[in-house]
Parts: sequence; structure tokens; C-alpha cells
Amino acid sequence: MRNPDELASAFRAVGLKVTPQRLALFRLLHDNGSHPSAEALHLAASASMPGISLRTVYQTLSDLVAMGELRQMQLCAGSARFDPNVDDHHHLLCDRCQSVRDVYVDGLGAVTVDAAAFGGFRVRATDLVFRGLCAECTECADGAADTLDPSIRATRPGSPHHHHITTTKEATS
Amino acid sequence: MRNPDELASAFRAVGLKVTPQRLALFRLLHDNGSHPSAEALHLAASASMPGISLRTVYQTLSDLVAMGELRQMQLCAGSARFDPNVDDHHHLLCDRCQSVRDVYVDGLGAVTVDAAAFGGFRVRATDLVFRGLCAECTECADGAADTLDPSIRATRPGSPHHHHITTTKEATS
DNA sequence: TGCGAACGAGCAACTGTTGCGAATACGGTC
DNA sequence: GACCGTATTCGCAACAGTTGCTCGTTCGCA
Repeated sequence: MRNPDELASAFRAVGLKVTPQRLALFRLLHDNGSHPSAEALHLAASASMPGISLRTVYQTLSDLVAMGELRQMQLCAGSARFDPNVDDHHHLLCDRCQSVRDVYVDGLGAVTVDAAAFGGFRVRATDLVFRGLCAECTECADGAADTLDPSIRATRPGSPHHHHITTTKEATS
Repeated sequence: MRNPDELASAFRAVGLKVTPQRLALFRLLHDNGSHPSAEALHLAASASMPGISLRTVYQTLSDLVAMGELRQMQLCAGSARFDPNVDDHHHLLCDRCQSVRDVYVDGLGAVTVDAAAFGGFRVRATDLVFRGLCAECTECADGAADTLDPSIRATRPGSPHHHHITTTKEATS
């Protein structure tokens, strides 16, 4: 998403007002790669903006999403996560600590075309989520990978092939 | 997932009991391609099992998921959806009516990965969701495809059309 | 500086899900 | 077929995340 100043202008341009609360959130979100929940943002915002209401956080996030400056996603049960990176990218989700990382995946194009062929379904967006254990959790769990309850089981990882994948972020959010 | 009889045996084998409520749910889930929510299943179950508790539905679904007979997923805000098809497959999600269809995607191997490329992230599962408009909704929306506001509100009930989702299922669930 | 519209805070309401406890039913055994 | 121990059902309360509502406040254009 754009920087706080640009967002302020954008807000005014649509008739939305720019308040200290909103500015605080703009700043917190700018270049934030942690995919925070509303609650997490509220907590963080409370530092610079004591007394800010959770309600206000939800409101502002909702505005940002509506303006296309923020991406909202429901990666798992529980709270929604927000991603200021609105580029075309995908996610790594840790089953243990719920951390999320952006990942840039090439080669989905062919897959998308194929899927579009399915019974007239018109694909608007393609979400790809890799679930597993992040590096930190892999260390901690250390050989005890099965302490992790496979409660919400998803697709088994197919045959491991490798191709163009970048975890680095070439574009600014 | 396996058929009701097999599930009954499987349940007994782990020390779980087989009750009429559970059997009703086994039957409802078997070969069910509609990716129902707990609530939807409760509603359906109430037909053959009047008075069945929503609590029991959740309990049984949870057992099935733990046993790997059922897949639970959080495709969007709102309730979890359950998929008796535990094969390796992916999903088409209609943004408008929230219907879900299974889709078998080839060529994902080209995208699936070994841990190294993810900086130590160990991939356990790969979830691919195509979001867009199903054939029925494309028809209904007809040219007015943009009546669908691409905004936030992931799960506004709106007025979902209730069409039957015929699962393209080449494999046994 | 003034005014009207937009906003923020706080709380209630709402949805989806889970915890708890008492009564009940399954199912192995006699 | 009856018995008994234990899992199960059910209803309700509790809980988390999110949204609706309302009133006093603030922004921002003039």
C-alpha cells in the first residue's frame, strides 16, 4: 500500500477524513510484513495512540480494503489478517505459530487457465497458501514434528518438484 | 471419506461409539460435494434426526477431521466448510453465492516446492483456491458482473442462489 | 471562525464455535 | 437378554471476532 501521506490524500480525495487515529494506522501498516490481525494492530496502535478504539481500527481497515490499499484474508479459523502488500503474491502459513510470510510464485498462469475451463467458472483471483512449519518452529519442534496436531488437514503436499519461487519481495507494498 | 459402514467400524476401532446421530451425519457427508458448513449439516441432519443438537454435529465433525476422514477449511470469513473428499485437490469458490467446487489441478507440481526455497519453511500442504464467479452466478449477474463489489465484506449473506453443486469427482472421497 | 458532515468511543448485539455438567445410550460381557 | 462402565448427547453458558448504534467530538472547507 502507499505511504501514509499518499493515503491521507487518497482518503481526502474520496471524502474521508484524516484523523490522528487513521494516520497512526497508516504508519503501522506501511511496509508491515507481519500480516497483523485487527487485534494486533489495535495493540500496536495503542502505543502511539492510547485509548484508540478497536472499533476504529476495524473501521479504518475496512476503508483501506475497500480502497484496494489493503488486502484482507482469512487464512485459518480465528481473526482475519491484513496485508499491505497488494501485489500479486502468495503466502506461507505456519501451522504452529500462525505467522505468515509473503512468497512470490511463478508458473501459476498455466494452472489458472486450466481451472478457468472448469464448467464456466470465471476466475477472478488465485490464492495459493503453503501450510507447514516455519523455520523457527521447525527448530523448536525439532524432530517432534508430530506434536503438531494435524487437526485442520489440507491437501497433502504432492510430489516435491521445484521451480521458480522467490521469497524476496521485488516490489514495494 | 469412507462409506457409513466403514466409518462406523473405524469409530468403534478407536473406541468411539456409533450413535444414530453419527450415522446420520456419516450418511449426509458420504459423497457430499457441497462443502457444507456445520450449520448446513445440522439443518440437513435435523430432517432425518429431529432434535439433533448442533453441538453434536460439531463434535462428530471434529472427530472425523481428527481421523482424517474429513477435511475442514476456512475459505472465507464466516463458518468453516467441510469436505469429505480428502484426496489431493483444490477449490473453486464463488464470491457471490459462496458455493465451493472441487477441482483437480494438474501442473501444480511445477509450483510445489522443497523447503530450501522457502528459507527453511517446511511445506506440509498446499492449498489452492480460485475465487471468482461460478457459472450460475455469471449467468444471473449477466453483464452486470460488476454489481459484485470487490470490497471487503467477504461474507455478506446477500441473497445466495441455492443451486446444486455437482461435484466433478473422479476419485472416491 | 463557523458549520455540517464525518468520525471515534463505548457498548450492545450478533455469528460461529467450544466448555461444561447431568442425563442417556452404546456395546462388550455375563 | 440384562448389566455396567464409559463415551455421548444435549442444552446452555461462555467465548472470540466482528459489526451496529448512538452521541459527543473533530475535521476541513468556506
